[in-house]
Amino acid sequence: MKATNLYAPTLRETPAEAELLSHKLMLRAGFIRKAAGGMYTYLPLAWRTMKKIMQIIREEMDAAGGQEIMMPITQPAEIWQESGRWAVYGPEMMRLKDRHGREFCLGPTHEEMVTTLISGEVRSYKQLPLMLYQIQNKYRDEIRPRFGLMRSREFVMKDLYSFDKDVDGMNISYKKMYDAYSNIFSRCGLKFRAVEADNGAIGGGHSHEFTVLAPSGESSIAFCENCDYAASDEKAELKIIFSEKEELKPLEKVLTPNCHTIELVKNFLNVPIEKTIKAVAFQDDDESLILAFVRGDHEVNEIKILNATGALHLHMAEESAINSVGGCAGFMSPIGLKDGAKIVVDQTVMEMYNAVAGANEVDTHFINVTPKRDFDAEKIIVADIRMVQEGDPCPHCGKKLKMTRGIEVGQVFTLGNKYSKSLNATFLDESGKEKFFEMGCYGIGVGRTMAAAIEQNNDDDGIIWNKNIAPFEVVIVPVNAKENSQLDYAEKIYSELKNFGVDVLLDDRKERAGVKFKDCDLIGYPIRVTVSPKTLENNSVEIKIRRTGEIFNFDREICVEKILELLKNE
RNA sequence: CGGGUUGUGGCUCAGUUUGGUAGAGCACCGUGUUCGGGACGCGGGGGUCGCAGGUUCAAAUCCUGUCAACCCGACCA
Repeated sequence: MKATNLYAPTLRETPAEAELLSHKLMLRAGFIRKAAGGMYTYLPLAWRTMKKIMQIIREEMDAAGGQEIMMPITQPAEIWQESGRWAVYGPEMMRLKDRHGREFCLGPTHEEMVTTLISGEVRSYKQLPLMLYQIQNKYRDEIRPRFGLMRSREFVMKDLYSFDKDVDGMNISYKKMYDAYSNIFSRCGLKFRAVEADNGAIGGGHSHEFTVLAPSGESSIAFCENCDYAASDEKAELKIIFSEKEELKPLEKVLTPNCHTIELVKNFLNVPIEKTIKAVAFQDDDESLILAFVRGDHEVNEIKILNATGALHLHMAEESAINSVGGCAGFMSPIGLKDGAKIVVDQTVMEMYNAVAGANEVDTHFINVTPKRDFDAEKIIVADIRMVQEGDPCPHCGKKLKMTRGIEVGQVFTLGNKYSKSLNATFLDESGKEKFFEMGCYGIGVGRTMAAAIEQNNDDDGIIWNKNIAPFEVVIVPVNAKENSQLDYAEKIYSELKNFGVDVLLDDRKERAGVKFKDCDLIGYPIRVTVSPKTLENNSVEIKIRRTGEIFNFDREICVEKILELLKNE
């Protein structure tokens, strides 16, 4: 392709709307433009990269046994009502009505669609396993779209659904997808980790998130350098921390005026933070009260609370709800509360001795609290409900965990029969018995993968693409395209490279050299070939590697061969 | 939805405090010089100052309302 025929409006200055580096670079390099909050147009450069990512995904999905289909974006309400998610999904689902007043939604995901599709048509275990996938737009009316393509309301996603006759089969499909995902992100040139993840509201068995490592990432992961354990911060399991045993002292009430935070209590009573118990009050969707207790220096993990209590969504509790069970915000403990709240205590708290906790009265705390003695075991749920912290012991090998940030670009789930059951999708097994399909679902955010690649590979001058997903692998720049001799020389190299199947751009714009060089660096083509009066004179070309800045000069005769060779390493 | 910030040519922003004929740089068009790291000169086009009301002789500027975007929290590929 020739640059005079390429719509790539680069910007000298960064539009004020962008905060995240990848977002800024995509705007500046002429990859995307915003249409509305969380809605973007992919310009030719972005779309070329996305098509390459999608092609890699297709190849790996097909190799794993997937078959591509295309389902409607617009989905009837009925199937969502049948699965029960029409009510559950909430305002995040884009809903609309047709002219007859019938209700539809723009698909945020397609479990209902695909399950309904095969339900009744796939009747025999002999037709299984089956893996169907599609790559298309998804709609989620995010509360707050931000970071460009990282969190948008309309986004391109690959979603594959697996159907198996039993759990063993499902686990095999899961493993195939896990491996395919590893291949995909490796081929995209990304540094990533597959981390154990929580299944969230979707339910089911196990799950991994594929997380591209980047400090700007929104998700936090814990990993072990000693063994291969890695998990999202929400999922990371934690063992009990046993405090040193002490002689039990009698429970005692003390005044702690205005000490409504752990920090204030700790300083006022002059005790180490590890000897304090922190309370956090939540309410579920049905407004039922959930009180969580963790050690003062620990953070509450809301996902673990959901799992421990069976709650659906948590929000911070109203003070009135806290008061209704005899609690007092800022001074809470399980001791002496009225019935009416679910009380969840972190397992580590149960191993504390002579600690400080609220007394459920204003400006008052208990000292010498020993949960095993003082908490009513009948009324509390003891569980692992704390958030992992750097330095916590690895649940597999016990060595210290490290934390890092990342961008979640894909997730694999087993669903079990959650959807086949709710949508009544069955088949006959070997013994002629009717069974529900064992399902899995597997998503990849295509735009987010592109954004993550930029987030991970850039410098002060712009983007640095891996050749497998670069909009073009090679750019040829005649420094002065007004000189026909340079342009002719460049065109010859251009067609030779094209004949070798190289995805090459000829920057034939009649711009000054500096402008073109800046654009090349900004857009981030892996290899730049420069043609100038000097190279013409020597019958050579100059090659610059974007990632390293290395410059090579090759004779004209061997330059194509050399470019092919260099390209292999990018 | 709560908290914060901002809306002025395509982009970045000044002007708003103290009302008085709408500005700069970049980009764009023409032209000449220049030509390997975002050139320079000359000439030019382009803005109902987010929108709607109000106050005033007069509103980008003051008041009321409203919309949108961005940032911080709960969601997720």
